[in-house]
Amino acid sequence: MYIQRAYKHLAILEEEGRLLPRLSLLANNAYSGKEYNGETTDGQIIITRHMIDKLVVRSFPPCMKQMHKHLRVNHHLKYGARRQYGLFLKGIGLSLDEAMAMMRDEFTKKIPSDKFDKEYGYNIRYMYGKEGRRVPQTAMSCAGIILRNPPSAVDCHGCPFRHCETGLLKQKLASELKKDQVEKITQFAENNQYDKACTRYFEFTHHLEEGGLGQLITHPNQFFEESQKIIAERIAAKKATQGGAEVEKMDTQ
RNA sequence: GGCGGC
DNA sequence: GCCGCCAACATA
Ligand code: SF4
Repeated sequence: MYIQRAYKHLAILEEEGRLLPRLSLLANNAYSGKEYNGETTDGQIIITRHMIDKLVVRSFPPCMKQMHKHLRVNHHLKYGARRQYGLFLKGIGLSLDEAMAMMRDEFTKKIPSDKFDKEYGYNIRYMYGKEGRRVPQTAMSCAGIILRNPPSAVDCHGCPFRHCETGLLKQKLASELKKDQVEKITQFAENNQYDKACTRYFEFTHHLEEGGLGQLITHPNQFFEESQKIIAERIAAKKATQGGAEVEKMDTQ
């Protein structure tokens, strides 16, 4: 029964990791049809739009969680978010087709599909380098997100640590963190140390010690990559000890 | 969103 | 009203 328990935890963990399909099962030919212009690390697994909702929970930074939620709730994203979130998704490996489908599935709940591709199709293809100059766009860094194109009152893009009133920020963080953790983070935010605020957020949500990440978060995609790396490591550790007594004690959250 | 074309 | 084109930059 220890073993059974271990397998259950493992299953949950794997759902959060994107390395679900065995690498060995995906020969290089699995990538046919897709194009990688250097920014996508090799060896990574293809991400589909159906995996996003799971990945958001553990591996997306606050800014992206914000926009993803808005997308699911309002079935729409304003220009700024479409770009910031769209490029981030592209950065984590979501293909053009998947991104296009994901947005259409959602937007199309409020507008006719023909209006969708007339209104948003071009820009999405453009981000993937399929229009105009045909150069794939790269995601914005925290600095870029914080410095340029500030969100207006109705926008949902930007950086929560920088663009949310501390009241709202605390409220948002409260749903996934302890009170004292929320305080520490908002303290950094109020002190305009957004990178530290985000790094602490990462450490707390990944159950690391403060400073345990060993680096500052300066890019949303870095946040994602580091998160996936940790989850992968824990899956590996789990497999190595599964069946053993250690498994029971291990907190995989 | 901005710029541009009719 | 119809349409095209652009911006970015962590990173082992
Ligand atoms: S710090 Fe960078 S990653 Fe963290 S929320 Fe703000 S923008 Fe997103």
